[in-house]
Amino acid sequence: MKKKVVFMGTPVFAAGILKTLLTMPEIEVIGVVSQPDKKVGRKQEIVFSPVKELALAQDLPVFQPESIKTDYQLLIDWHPDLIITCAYGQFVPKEILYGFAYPCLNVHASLLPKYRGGAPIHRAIIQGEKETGVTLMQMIEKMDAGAMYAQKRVPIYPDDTTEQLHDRLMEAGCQLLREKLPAFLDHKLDAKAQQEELVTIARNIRKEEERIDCNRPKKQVYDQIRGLISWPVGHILLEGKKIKLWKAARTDLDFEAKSGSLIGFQKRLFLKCSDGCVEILELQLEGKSRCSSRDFINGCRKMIQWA
RNA sequence: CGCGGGGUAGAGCAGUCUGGUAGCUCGUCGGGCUCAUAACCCGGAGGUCGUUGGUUCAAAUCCUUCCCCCGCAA
Repeated sequence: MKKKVVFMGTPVFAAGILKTLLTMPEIEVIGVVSQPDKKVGRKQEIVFSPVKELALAQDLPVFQPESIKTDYQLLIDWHPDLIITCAYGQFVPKEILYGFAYPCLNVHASLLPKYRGGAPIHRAIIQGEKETGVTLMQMIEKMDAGAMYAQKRVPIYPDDTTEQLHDRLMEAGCQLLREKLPAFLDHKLDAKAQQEELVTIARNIRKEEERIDCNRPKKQVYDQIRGLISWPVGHILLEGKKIKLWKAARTDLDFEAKSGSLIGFQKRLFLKCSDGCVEILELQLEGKSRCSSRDFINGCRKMIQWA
């Protein structure tokens, strides 16, 4: 008999997980909970979360409480056998965490107990990690602190962006569910407590962290740049103007210049750091569209130093 | 009416304040130089200056209508 599942999630990552759940014969997704619709952009257009979009396409009922903390009766009335969550975005009350036949199952994009929190993928790259992964775990009241059922390791390549790693982690999360969910439903998965002394927190990226600090070594600068691609995108400040850095590359070339300056050399563009340079391939001046370094050199040559 | 920047040749920009010959860096095409080139030299093509109406002898430039793009804030 299929287990009845309510899925709670919001962003693209969660939608990927939901998509996999929909294909699994052991379960039936009977409802979806997602964050309320948001007004977004200059025109304040209403945007549905990726999870809601998918749910609507599948004709699944969608519940979007402003605050699940108090507004959860509808979910209980659905009478699920278990809840599966992934990047939902709100703290879930005890009544839901412990109210059903199974523990609340969560998919988290890190090798817990490292990188608990809202930005585990960004943080792993920015910290220069060579490996991360996904964890299947019990959701409890404390953020990402529940006991773990299973993990899958995923390598981080030297030039990975958050966008690329995100997609691989999402796929790994789906594989992990396909491999382990049946055993979980049969109560054959052991839960292993997280080692508290190894816990690190991956809090959301703050505004000021989007400014690239060029006074640091090029390795760290590069990690920060790629860790912010393709959202929220890092930037430098030049002549009082924000310049977003959309695509960069490692380089051994170096030039005499002040940290943070843009250097033009043979139709290529470089960002000076404390111990060398990072090559810039695509960038965007505030108020302008994103463009290649070639276009930037052609148009904005006054902002560039020549080597 | 949230704040701000912008729409000029295939690309990225300057020129607009102070109205008067369409400019820069690239690309492209042709030619030259070189062992060679993301190098250099010579030459050419390519633009209703986003759109509507107005002011003027004259509008990319001043006033006006609408459309579109982008940054910030949410």
